[in-house]
Amino acid sequence: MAALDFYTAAETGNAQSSRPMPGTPPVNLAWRDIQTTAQLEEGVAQLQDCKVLGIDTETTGLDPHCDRVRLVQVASAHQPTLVIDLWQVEDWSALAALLQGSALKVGHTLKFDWQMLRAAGLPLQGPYFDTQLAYQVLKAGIRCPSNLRRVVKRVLKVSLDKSQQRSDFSRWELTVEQRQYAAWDAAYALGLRRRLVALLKQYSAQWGQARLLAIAKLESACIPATAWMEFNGMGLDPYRWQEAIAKLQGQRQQAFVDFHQALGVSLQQQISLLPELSQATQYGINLGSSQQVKQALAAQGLDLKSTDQRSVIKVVDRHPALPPLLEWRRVAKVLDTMMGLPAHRHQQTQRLHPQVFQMGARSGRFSCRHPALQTMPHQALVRRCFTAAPGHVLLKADYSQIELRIIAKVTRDPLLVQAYRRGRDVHRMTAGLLMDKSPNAVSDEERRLAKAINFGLIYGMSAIRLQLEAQLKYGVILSHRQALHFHRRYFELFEGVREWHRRGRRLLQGKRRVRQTYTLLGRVRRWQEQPSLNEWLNFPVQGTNVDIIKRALVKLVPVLSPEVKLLMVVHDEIVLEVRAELAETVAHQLVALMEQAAAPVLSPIPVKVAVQVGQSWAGE
DNA sequence: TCAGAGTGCGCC
DNA sequence: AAACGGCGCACGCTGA
Repeated sequence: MAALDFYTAAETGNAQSSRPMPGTPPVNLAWRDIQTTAQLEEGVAQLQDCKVLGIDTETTGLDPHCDRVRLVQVASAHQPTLVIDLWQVEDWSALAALLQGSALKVGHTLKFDWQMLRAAGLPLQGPYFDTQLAYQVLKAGIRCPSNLRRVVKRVLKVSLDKSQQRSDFSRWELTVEQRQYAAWDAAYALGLRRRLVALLKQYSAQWGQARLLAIAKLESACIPATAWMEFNGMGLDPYRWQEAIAKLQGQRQQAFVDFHQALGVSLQQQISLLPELSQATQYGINLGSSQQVKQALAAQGLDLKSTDQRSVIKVVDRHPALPPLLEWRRVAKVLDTMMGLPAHRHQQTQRLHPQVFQMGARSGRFSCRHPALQTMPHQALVRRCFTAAPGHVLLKADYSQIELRIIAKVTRDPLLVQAYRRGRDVHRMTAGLLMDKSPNAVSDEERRLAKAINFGLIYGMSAIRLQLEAQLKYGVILSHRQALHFHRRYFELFEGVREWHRRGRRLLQGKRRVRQTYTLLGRVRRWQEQPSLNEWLNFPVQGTNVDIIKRALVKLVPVLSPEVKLLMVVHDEIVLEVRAELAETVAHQLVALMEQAAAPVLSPIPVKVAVQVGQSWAGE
């Protein structure tokens, strides 16, 4: 195949669709094939002074543990994009040096290229600018597709041909179309960055509290953290898993039997008593079917609108079958979650490698799936199945009550601010104030109740929901009157929180439509329709938590290595796996950097980080 | 048979 | 029907 040099848009007949929008610098679509070491060295030499490089890769698949990089594309403002065929070029050292250089690396979904290049022995060095993350920061929680083509279309008003996207990059002879497609992706990332930076600045200038460019940079700096998390994965101990399954199955079976006994029907009588139910009833009522449960309870004179926890718990004393029902649901949920795990074990690493989305939630939080490690049940039986590799320990550090601290900062509530500045136990203090007793005299149950109150009422929870929540999550029984009393008293006492709610209510009821809110660092959440009060209250807090933990991750990046592995981020918690002899050092480092990340944001509210070390995620 | 909305619930 | 926000997952069920 002849070497193809300096293709331009005009020459390939695609000039019309790639015309840039007015006011945008044109995207440099020239490109050249790099097939030999000499060509690579010459091409790289011409990029030496470039401060900004567009980076993209084409690979044989999506799994950095199995698949291989075929092409590396490096775009720049004034040189043709290099389309480097790693299967042809023998000596990659010039490329390695370029990727290790200090130029800004621009790409769309750089997390993926970071992983593939690292696995290929060509690690990327920052700083980074990820055009997908930047676009998501700009969209600020308005959901829309963010793949390269859609973003190019939306931001640059250019239609890219996507026919080559899934073509086979593992065959020996690549077509011109494949290589041009590859080149243009890197080139368009550069074009996108220019336009996105302008848009991010423009938005921030228009809305005083927005700092979107800074947030986009923060997100981009987190890329190695996210990439490492997916790459490292989490260990699952098959024996402990088996033990847990057996135990949970026993518990579920017991609850099943208890439920049917409480209904007063033996399992053999089912068919005649409930003939209208499906044939599955010969094994009893399927407690996983809300329909069947509802019918069975109705047959006993208990009519429920819904059979979810909150509805059931309201009437839990009315029938002895209800506690076993709740127990069955609890255990079955955990069991289902656990049963799904082995399917996600990676063939080569034998570990769980969830997909991690850095801006997965509208608030900017991480989301994670396949499996959803962020939602693993907290009980030790489950968490102890997630274990460190031999000779290693798991290190888990979380911010103590960070959302309440953010609220103290945001609302300037005198009681909250004072309590935190004096290092008091805020839940204990709340309990004391609400129940007119000294903090020392507060019982465990009263403190748990105060916790429910602090976490619920602050975001606008109603008294009736507080009553349910206190029982459901904190095991505290509350009368309706008591719930109303605490609700009223809480807002009498915490005047800063009260004013915060009042301000929100006024703003949302005012003439001007409120469509967005801001975090302390200028992250934005937008809404199509005006948000509810609760949404308006929640985002600045949840979002500031995101700002803080991502600042911590940026500080953590230089610490990460094959010996210090980032495994998971669970909103206010960071989980590492480290060689046992490094545990103490790294634990101190981690706590220090988490504190440093939060302190300037929360000041004058102090920060507290708790760290645990153990063989498993249960911390034991 | 299969996609998809609905129900219910795990985490922070 | 919904009564605090943000997620993902597994299930039973429905309707084409």
